[in-house]
Amino acid sequence: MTNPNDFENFQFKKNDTVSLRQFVYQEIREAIIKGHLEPGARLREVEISKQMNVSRGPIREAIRILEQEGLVISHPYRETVVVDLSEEEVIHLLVPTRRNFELFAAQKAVSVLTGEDFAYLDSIILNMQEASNHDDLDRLSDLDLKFHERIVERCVSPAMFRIWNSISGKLHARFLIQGYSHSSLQTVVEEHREMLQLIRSGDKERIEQHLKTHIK
Amino acid sequence: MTNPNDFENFQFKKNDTVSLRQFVYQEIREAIIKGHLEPGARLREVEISKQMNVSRGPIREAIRILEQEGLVISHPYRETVVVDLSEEEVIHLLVPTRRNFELFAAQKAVSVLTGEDFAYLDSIILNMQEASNHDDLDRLSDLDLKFHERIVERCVSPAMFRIWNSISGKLHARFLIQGYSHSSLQTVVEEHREMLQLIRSGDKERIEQHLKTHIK
DNA sequence: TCAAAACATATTGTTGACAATCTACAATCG
DNA sequence: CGATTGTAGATTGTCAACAATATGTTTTGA
Repeated sequence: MTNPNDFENFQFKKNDTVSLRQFVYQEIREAIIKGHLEPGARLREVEISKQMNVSRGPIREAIRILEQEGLVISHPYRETVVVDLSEEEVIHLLVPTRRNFELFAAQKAVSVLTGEDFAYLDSIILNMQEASNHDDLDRLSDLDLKFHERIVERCVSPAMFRIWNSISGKLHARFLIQGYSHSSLQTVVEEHREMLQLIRSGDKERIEQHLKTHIK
Repeated sequence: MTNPNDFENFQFKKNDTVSLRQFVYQEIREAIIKGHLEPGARLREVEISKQMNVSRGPIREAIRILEQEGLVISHPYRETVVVDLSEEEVIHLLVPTRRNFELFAAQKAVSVLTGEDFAYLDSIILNMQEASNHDDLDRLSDLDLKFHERIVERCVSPAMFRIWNSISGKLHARFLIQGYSHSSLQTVVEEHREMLQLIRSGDKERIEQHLKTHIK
């Protein structure tokens, strides 16, 4: 910083402060998805209000989002609790639906992903490899989510992204609680590596095939 | 009502008064789905507040639900508008996803629907026939929605029902604006009649076939 | 004793006032 | 002029007080 010209390039940090309801929503959602709030756990507005030092307004708005997202259910004038999903619905509804989205997104990805996107996805795969080496299931699961999140977010409208998010969130919560049934973590890493390779190659046919065989 | 015994059977109407946010949510949603609010239309909280004579609190909560549902999009401190969906997403995402749900629901329906449900569905089909005879597209479309709504609601968890609702709502809005592309309204009625018949018969194989051929 | 009514408490639902932010436009300064 | 800075109005975000409702407990009365 001795050269005065360096000041030309100086930039202030972008203000990432979001609305309180966004903050509250993210906090509660993460707690549910990471299993800190288990199915059946009760959410009390005033309790959250005190803990987060936020009035009930934003908290109620966040709860409405979570409810529509299907992570939480409210009983009027009584209580709101974290939902529990049936095995059957997870397998026969959530999984196929999620695959629809990822198939659609992966095919679009061929023409919409930029170099920046690929760099990001590459770095995720590197991290996945490391997580796999350390048998770090939590981290691998988190990276898996981020990988698909990036692709879907870039290839789909905000409205559709919300739906994908609500589906993948529920699946994520489920698998973290139950534990992966994968034969090996290494397989997960490999599958993602192949997927990304296929998108780069632009072969939409093989993308479809790949997604249909690796049902997870 | 001359016979005193008739009073034995008297029942007061169930209090359907729901929360204000529910009311506001339903009103806005219907306006969007029925095309009274077109894509791009702006939703102003104070304006709605005055029109409905409700404070902004419940209105904001309703908007959060609609946003998560994907019917509306909010730009912080700026505005919230009715969303517009791309043709591509409707065809390649919404339609297949909706079919997933209805396939799952129809198969479960075989073992969960009661006589009361069938009576309700029968009556819908009767009304559909009438709407078809009168070329009443709006009404037919409405009945179509109610038909599937009943089946899905009975066969799926509340959390999943919300997702189905958000998908079918968007499709409904879309088709009402664009107009049906069906060759004939009568076909729609017939397809629903057959579907119901198949559920009654309990033949899950043919249910799957039927849904896969009638893609609409 | 026991069923029904009254009450107490906890919690969610609603409201109106105030704060923060965005946009567009006017004022300022080179 | 042209670009930047200030200002005004509209709109959304947040808050704290109050209202309504559900549930469990106590009281009442036959």
